[in-house]
Amino acid sequence: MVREQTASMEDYLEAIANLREEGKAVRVKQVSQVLHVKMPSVTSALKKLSGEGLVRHEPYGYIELTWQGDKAAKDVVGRHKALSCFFSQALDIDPGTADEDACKIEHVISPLSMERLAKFVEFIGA
Amino acid sequence: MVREQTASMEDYLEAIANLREEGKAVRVKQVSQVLHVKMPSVTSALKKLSGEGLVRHEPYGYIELTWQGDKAAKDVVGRHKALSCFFSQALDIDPGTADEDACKIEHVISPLSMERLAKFVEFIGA
DNA sequence: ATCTATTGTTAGACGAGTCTAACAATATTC
DNA sequence: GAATATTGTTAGACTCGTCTAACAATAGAT
Repeated sequence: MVREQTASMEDYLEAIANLREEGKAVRVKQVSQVLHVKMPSVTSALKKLSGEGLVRHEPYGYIELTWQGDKAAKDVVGRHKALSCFFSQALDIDPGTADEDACKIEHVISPLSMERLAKFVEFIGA
Repeated sequence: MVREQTASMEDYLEAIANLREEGKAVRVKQVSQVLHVKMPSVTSALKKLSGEGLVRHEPYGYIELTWQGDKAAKDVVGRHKALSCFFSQALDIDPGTADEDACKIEHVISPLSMERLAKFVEFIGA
């Protein structure tokens, strides 16, 4: 059961997944830097995501995604990558802007359009 | 161009412009129906937009866009149309979903990506 | 081992945008 | 033209996500 998340919460999940992927320590501070928010915002988000069973976080400890959280995060990351690819490759947008657009649009695009766009990217990318 | 309005306020401007375009009476009630919000939300938004010189609205009267408001609204509507076209024509998405996606993405896409996408639509549409 | 710097948490304020409830103005009907 | 229905406004509560300020825990340095 993939619970629907707000744009902000998806951003937190994505940031945690990315930090983990890059082998960096996943801590409140790192997340706050990645998302350009203050640490209390992260603590607050973690509390919410913990309560929903998406994140594991002992106070003052490392941050981990649960199986559910990981699933949700992978979904967001997948959308992000496809969108980023679309903008940079199909529309020849610079990587920075492509990433910014992906970051915004990943939270609002419909599953159907996302799927079609991903196929489109795959098509032109191959 | 700097996006100076929030997504919500852009929605109000767009709704007003569209109602006007369709020759319908532009009143609080109509706007509330189009945007699926309650009337007090519209009143509140109008107060804000009036204060910024984008809208003219006498209490209990019709709603009009100022020159500035019209300019801003046309910009949003233009984005919406291009995006909607892209989804329906380029990705073969049904009109309803294409419209929904356009409605969301129009508020967050970068000017650069918007421009490229519009050109793309123009290219495949012509 | 203590002292300091860093990191993390709690508490509470704030802005944006929504809502409900109550009230006021306008329109409609008889 | 009075009664009623509709539309619009005001006031105030609520959610969400952010922030600052103050405090607490942990890590690092000496």
